[in-house]
Amino acid sequence: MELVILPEWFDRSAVTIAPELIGCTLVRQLPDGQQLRGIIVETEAYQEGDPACHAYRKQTKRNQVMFGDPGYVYVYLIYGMYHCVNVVTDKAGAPSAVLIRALELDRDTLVSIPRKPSEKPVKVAAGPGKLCRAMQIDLDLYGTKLDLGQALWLEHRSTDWQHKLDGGSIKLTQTTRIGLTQGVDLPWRWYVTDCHAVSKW
DNA sequence: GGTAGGATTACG
DNA sequence: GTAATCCTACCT
Repeated sequence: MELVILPEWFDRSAVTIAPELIGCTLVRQLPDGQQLRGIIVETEAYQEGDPACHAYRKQTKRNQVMFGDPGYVYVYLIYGMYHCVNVVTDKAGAPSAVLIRALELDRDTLVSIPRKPSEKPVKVAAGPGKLCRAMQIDLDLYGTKLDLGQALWLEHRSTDWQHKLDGGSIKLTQTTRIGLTQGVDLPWRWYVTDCHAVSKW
């Protein structure tokens, strides 16, 4: 299998893809060529018929990328100060996305990220806002294609990680989503069980 | 044209 | 508990 995840892989429902993205690697390539890498440990799915989905009502300038082809980046500003990054899923006309909520940062990436001395390294990318700050993701990446050589792309699970999942030493937990006022009962959040890098419990 | 509130986080 | 901070949706 190709290492880099191709756009066609995202042409499925968000609820199918969200748990499959756990264990995959998010790669951020900066303009200077430096790469920041982290393994996804927490995701949430948002799709049609879901009142919490930003595309639930109608197409707007903000959510329009969700209405388009899969495999593109949906970034939005929340609470005026934080960014959240999503992967657009499913075919054009079926607006949906997977929110990436937490990463286990690659060791080299970790040392390259500026942070307060008091801040525990593992908490740097725990939470969608902090994750975007650590990976330097902002609205400039809105509508970017997820592909090798772009600002952002995804890579499949390593065989080692997959074996750990198959063998039961890594487990996934499925539960309800966080921070919502609508659609609170939909169990569309997944994370690595007992992972210390997951945002909230 | 005005405004309430949000897929968050940090700090008291 | 609540401030920070801004874009969007949803009024009028």
